[in-house]
Formats: sequence, structure tokens, C-alpha cells
Amino acid sequence: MEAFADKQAGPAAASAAGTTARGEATRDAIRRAAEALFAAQGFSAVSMRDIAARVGVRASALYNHFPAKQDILAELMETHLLRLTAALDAVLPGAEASPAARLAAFARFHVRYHFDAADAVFLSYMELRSLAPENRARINALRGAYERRLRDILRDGQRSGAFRIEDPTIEAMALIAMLTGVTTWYDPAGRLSREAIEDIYVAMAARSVGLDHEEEASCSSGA
Amino acid sequence: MEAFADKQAGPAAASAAGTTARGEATRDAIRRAAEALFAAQGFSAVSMRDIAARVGVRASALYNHFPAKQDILAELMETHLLRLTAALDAVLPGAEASPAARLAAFARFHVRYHFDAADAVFLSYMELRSLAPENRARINALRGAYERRLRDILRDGQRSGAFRIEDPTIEAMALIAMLTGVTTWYDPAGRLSREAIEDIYVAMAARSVGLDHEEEASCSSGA
DNA sequence: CATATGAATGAACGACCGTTCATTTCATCG
DNA sequence: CGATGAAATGAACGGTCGTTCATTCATATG
Repeated sequence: MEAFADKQAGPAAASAAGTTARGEATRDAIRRAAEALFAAQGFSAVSMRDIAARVGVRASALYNHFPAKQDILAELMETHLLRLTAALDAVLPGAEASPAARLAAFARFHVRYHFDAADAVFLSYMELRSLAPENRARINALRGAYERRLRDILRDGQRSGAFRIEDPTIEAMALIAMLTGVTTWYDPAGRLSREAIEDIYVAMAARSVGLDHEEEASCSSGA
Repeated sequence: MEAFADKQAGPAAASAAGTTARGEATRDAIRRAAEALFAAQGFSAVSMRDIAARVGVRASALYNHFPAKQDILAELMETHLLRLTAALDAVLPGAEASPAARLAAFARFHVRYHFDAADAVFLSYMELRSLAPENRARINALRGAYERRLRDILRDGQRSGAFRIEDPTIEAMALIAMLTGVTTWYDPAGRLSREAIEDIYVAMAARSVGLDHEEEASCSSGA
């Protein structure tokens, strides 16, 4: 009786009976397996049986946690983009900071974040085409919200005269493409540390908007 | 015409009887159809029947021209990369030109070429993973040969002091990622002309290596 | 303990996959 | 004109695909 009433209450009826903690663990394992496989081989090259095998379960069990293969991809992209944007907002200085400082913070954040979430990043940029139109529109909007942060920085810098750029919209996309490219070649065992790579990209981003007088400092700046 | 002239090549004896011109036309149609479909949906999301339907033929006919699906992709990538590198060498100034001029030429060429060959470019950068190891190694070498042109320009500029950069290898990959990104958003009906877009990217590339004093021209340069 | 309930199973489904092959079509050349 | 051989066909192959479903398993609570 009470169990019935609890049930009607909706999503809160979680721990009524059965095993819920184990279910959530499996769901998480599915997410991780799918992310790695989709990123490595592409969405349509990966079968539900592939994902299930990596989780240690049969394919039919996946449908206890996701209604369809496409929904795994959509959730992967959505949670990644939400986390990405939230993490960005947590470290990005507000409008009180200089555009140069905000740009540097953006570039460093983007590269650093991509070291650890390379699979999710790659997925979210590459597999939009594998999404049904409704999912694609939602994910695309999230991606746009992230890109907007950079575009706003560029526009502010352009207006204040700090940046010498032509088109904030295009340059934002160009910069993001450049920064995201790190996922295609980064090797943890490579010759450069993560910090060194971040520094290079931050410096390139700064120069690409026309400010680079930090070290040379020959004319217009302080000395 | 070409079909007749091509006779001496080993496996050919091409024009003995039957229809060779029509065969070559079909082969070409297969290439174009596969390129468009692979770029739009990804290699493994496209079936041989999809390609055949776009050509106007049955799937089994494809095997008169290519031994397997994978070989279509490999040939697409290989001819694209060979053409790309050859076209680059045709327009790139030699070592007698300044690194700045060579970098500008590279950037403009890359963006301009990608307007027309967006599908092939996208393919060659994205579908390496769909290739068997042997094909992948060959294609990867071709890609490396192209990237080497830019790396050499950056290194020359660094050595001569014209560029203020940290790491030519990484910056070459970053620049190529940036320039290639144009394929992800370029719209022929967009607000900017191709020339305008080229100019923006050329200017960004120049600034990203630390030279930007073309218009401001306050100190080190001529006037 | 009985039972309700979420999680996992194995079998099966229709559809589609890449590929093969015997056969047919058809423009060309001797 | 008839022979020739490349090109196209349609049927079929063994597999694999995403997904469904009746059933079984496992567990935590009343």
C-alpha cells in the first residue's frame, strides 16, 4: 500500500526494492565503455554487443539502462558539454578581467580539460552527424553556448582595442578548432609535459589575436 | 583518348574489347559518390548499396572497379593527399622567399583548397581509423609529408628570428587544425566571401607566429 | 519467509551488411 | 555479323546489426 503510494510519486521511488546501486554502477560502466569505443571507432562502427562485452554483460541488458544506442551517444554528449561549460564558468574570470587574461584562461582551460576528457571531446565534435535531428539540435545548442564564451571574449577585446582581429565569430571557431586539435596527437608519454603544451597553446592563442608583446616589449608597451 | 594511350601499363591491355570509357566513368562516379557519403555519414555508416544507389547501379557492380569497400576509402585518401601536396608545391614559394611569405602562401592555399575539396579533406583527417594498418601507414606518411611543409616553414622562421614561436612541430599541427576547421562551418551562402575568409585565416596564421606589424607598423618594420 | 522489483539472460526477430558468382547485357573490333 | 570481354545484374551466402521479450536471477523489504 505505502509502496504503491511511493511508486506514484515518480522518480523518487528509487530504493523501494530490488537493487538500485548495482544498476547505477552498470549504467556508469556502459557510459564509460561506450565513450571509449565510440571515440576510438566511431558511433556506427561500434555495436551494442561490443559495448556490452566491455561492460561484462549481454547486449540485451543495455536496454535496462538506455532505450536505444543513439540515446547513449546523446547522453554522453550532453553531460560532457554541460560539464565542460560548467567547468569553464568556474575558472573563467568575469568581465572585470582583461580580455587578454580571459582569453588565456579560456585557452588553458580548454587544452587542460581536453587532456583528461579527450574521448568525450572528440565525440562531441565528431559524432553530431550520428544524432537524430532532435538530439542534434539540443547538443548543437550546448556546443554553441560554450563557443559563445570565447566569442564574447574576442568581441570584448576587439571593442576595447586590446585585440587586433577581424571577425570574432570566425576567429572563435578557428581558435577552438586549433585548441581542440591537441586531442589528435597528444601522447602522455610524449616529450612535452602537459603544462608545456598548455603554455604553447596559450601563447599561440594570445598571438593570434594580435597581442604578443609580453617578452619582446619593444615599442607600444610599458618600457 | 586516355583509355587508348594508357595501354602499356602492365595489368591493363585495357582497350582490347568491351567498354572501357564507360567503365572509367563509373569508377569515377563511385569515387565521387563514396566521397560525399563517407564525409557526410562516416565510413562505416555507409553501405555499398548506398554508394551503388547514388551511382545508379547495383552493389555488385562496384566490385568490378574496387576489390573491397575499404579500398575505395584508401584510394580516396591517397589521391586526395597526393593531389593536395602536389598542388601545394605548385604554389609554395621556395626557400628564397621569406618565411612570412611562405607561411601566408601555405595558409591561403590550405583554406582555398579546402573550400572545394572539403569532403576529401574531412575524410582524410577523420577516417584514418577505418583503414587497415597497412593502408593507414601509407596514408599517414602522405599526411606527414604535407604537414612537414608547414613545419619546415615554421622552423626556418624560428631560426631566422622572423617568427617568435616555441615549438615548430606542435605549432604546425595546431595551425593545420585551425585552418582545416574551416570545413566544419563554411557555407557558400554565408555572409563572407571566400577571399574574405582566406584573408582572416592568413592574418590569424601570421599573428600566431608573432608577426602582425603589417598594418599597425609602429616600430620594427619599414615606416 | 514471501514477495515485489530491478537487473540480467538467451533466444529470436527482421533487416541489412560486405562480398561472391553465375548469368546477362551490350558496345566495340576483327 | 559474330565474337569478345568488360560491365552490370540478381540472387544468394554467412554474418552481424539494433532491438524485443519471456524468463530467470538476485536482493532488500514488509
